[in-house]
Amino acid sequence: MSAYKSDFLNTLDERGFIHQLSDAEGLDNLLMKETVSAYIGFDCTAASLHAGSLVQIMLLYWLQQTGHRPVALMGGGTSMIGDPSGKDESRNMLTLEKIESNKAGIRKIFSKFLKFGEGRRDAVMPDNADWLLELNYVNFLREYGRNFSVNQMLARDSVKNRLGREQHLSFLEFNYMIFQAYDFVELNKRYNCRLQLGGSDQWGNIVSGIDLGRRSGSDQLFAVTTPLLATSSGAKMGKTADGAVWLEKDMLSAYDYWQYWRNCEDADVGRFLKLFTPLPLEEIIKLEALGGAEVNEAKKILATQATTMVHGSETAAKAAETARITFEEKTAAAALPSITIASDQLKKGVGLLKLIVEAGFASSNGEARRLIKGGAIRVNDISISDEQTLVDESCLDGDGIIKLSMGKKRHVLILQE
RNA sequence: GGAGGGGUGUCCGAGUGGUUAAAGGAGACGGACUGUAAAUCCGUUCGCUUAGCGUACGCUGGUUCGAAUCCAGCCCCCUCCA
Repeated sequence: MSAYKSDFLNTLDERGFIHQLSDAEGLDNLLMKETVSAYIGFDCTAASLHAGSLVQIMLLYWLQQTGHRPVALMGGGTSMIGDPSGKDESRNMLTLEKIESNKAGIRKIFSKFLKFGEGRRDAVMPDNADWLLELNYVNFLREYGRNFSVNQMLARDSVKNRLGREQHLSFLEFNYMIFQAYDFVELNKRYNCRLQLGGSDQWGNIVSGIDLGRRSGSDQLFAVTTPLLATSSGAKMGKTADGAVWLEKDMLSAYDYWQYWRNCEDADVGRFLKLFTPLPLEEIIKLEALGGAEVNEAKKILATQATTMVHGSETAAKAAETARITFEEKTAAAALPSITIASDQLKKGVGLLKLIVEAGFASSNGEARRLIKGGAIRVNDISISDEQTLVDESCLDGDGIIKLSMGKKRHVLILQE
């Protein structure tokens, strides 16, 4: 019944990870025969990864789970050039220290999903700066340059589209595929890497690497790409109003992370359970079958499981409980985010506008005013329409807490200092 | 170096002397409806001490009662040619 022989490809296939793959049969055989090292390249321009990278992370997770070795390649070398596709924003060249600290942050995330170490199947995290930075242009051209066919490079979709629309394409960008191809070959040499995984937009670059490998005498290399992920209504994964859905709790609280998954669209639940949780397929199929309001149960499981992957089961359970108290009992859960106000200030009364800004609901008083006008703001669940309102001690409830809410979903507790 | 096109709010994009804090769209947020969903409808979307004030259409100066809009210089981006 299974399409493949190897656990890895079967898992990927069943869970909807596969978009394209090169030489499926050859790869399948290789995976059956030996422990395969496979890599994915990650940018290290930020101190953490966000939900947009989660598919790739899960790919490495399953790779290791099915008995192979993940190689998480840091794009330290390419980060130093900066992303050329970013419009007219100045390319902020990252300092070496910044890149190093970013790498440390990213490694922390990876270590939640992967086991690092020296063993045969233990993950490694090399940095392409190690070989890209010391490249000598002439030597590189002599050794590898002749293996690149400009004709083929021009035929790649990414290039063809740009040229076809008469858009500018800098030499720097043109070289990205060369670097990425070279990375693959280099990783093959250094780590015996045979497989590159990536998003479907990476297909061209990956295939370039396979070509270069063949021409320069590497082992046969393979490619697997994942479908480009969006929500059912077409939004990009991992982005919300407040920015990216970070996988680091200092950048996005576990509660908010849980909420992100809890609030996914109905149509996405099954797909997301398969992609982002390790739950067995049979269980997912059962959850998928839930209809109507019952999908909410599936969403809760998705949220808790996905949060567990990143923040651990205890933290995830706490986030789930906080959500339950807040939304199902509609009371103030102690674990909600909070701010503190000095008690003498509270005695005098604090302007509501200020509190709204302080709670992070608005970035300016003007925005806070608009929220009040729109009826979004509640203090202790009582809707407030007067922007001059002062919040003082009389608002404290029995536990000495004031609950400030914006909209139906966002709550912050105000505590007395 | 030459010729041409362009730089407007979070993004796309209209506006070519005054009723322009700047059409329209997207996105986002809020409200209604629901199930903490989607779709739909309504509202909001520079800041402030908000019947007002301040700042804002690449930068700097100028013309004018009045400039995103006209003029000069500069910077940047793109296309074609050398």
